[in-house]
Amino acid sequence: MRHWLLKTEPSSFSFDDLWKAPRRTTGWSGVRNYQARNLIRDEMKKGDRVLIYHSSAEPPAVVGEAEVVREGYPDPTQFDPRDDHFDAASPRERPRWFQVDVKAVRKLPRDVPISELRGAPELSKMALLQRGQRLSVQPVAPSEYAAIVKLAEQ
DNA sequence: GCCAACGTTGGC
DNA sequence: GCCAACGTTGGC
Repeated sequence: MRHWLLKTEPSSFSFDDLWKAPRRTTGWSGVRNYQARNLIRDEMKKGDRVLIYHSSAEPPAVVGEAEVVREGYPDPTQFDPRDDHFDAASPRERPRWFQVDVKAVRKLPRDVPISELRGAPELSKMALLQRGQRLSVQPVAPSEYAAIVKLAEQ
């Protein structure tokens, strides 16, 4: 089982939105970066654990846990001309963008803000904390995942 | 294939 | 709102 971090801007889709969704599950649509796409399409597996991170929030923070409940399949929003993530250049027979289904597991007992992540020595190698790192889908080491959950439980 | 211009991300 | 860093686009 692998571990991941998914970024979302809570002003457009928050962990609470995921929690309130039918079966607490949603298709993680709208990812339009090839590196992230490859992770979604090829690497994320059913049962993998996911940290949900609120970016462009005050403060930016890890706020919840989720799990992958369906592996990569074509993101339907790429074919919807009315959707913000419509991609006219993506052929239906060979879709460019993929999504997984993610199910909320629990809201963390306490949000862990990025300032606190930066202060934890065991997290110093986390992709999220590296300068210029913008990837919205990131692998997380099991030890990092555990350290963040521990911080949230303090 | 290079690379300048442009657009986006996202913390601060 | 600023702006550094990065990804994408498109002319050549």
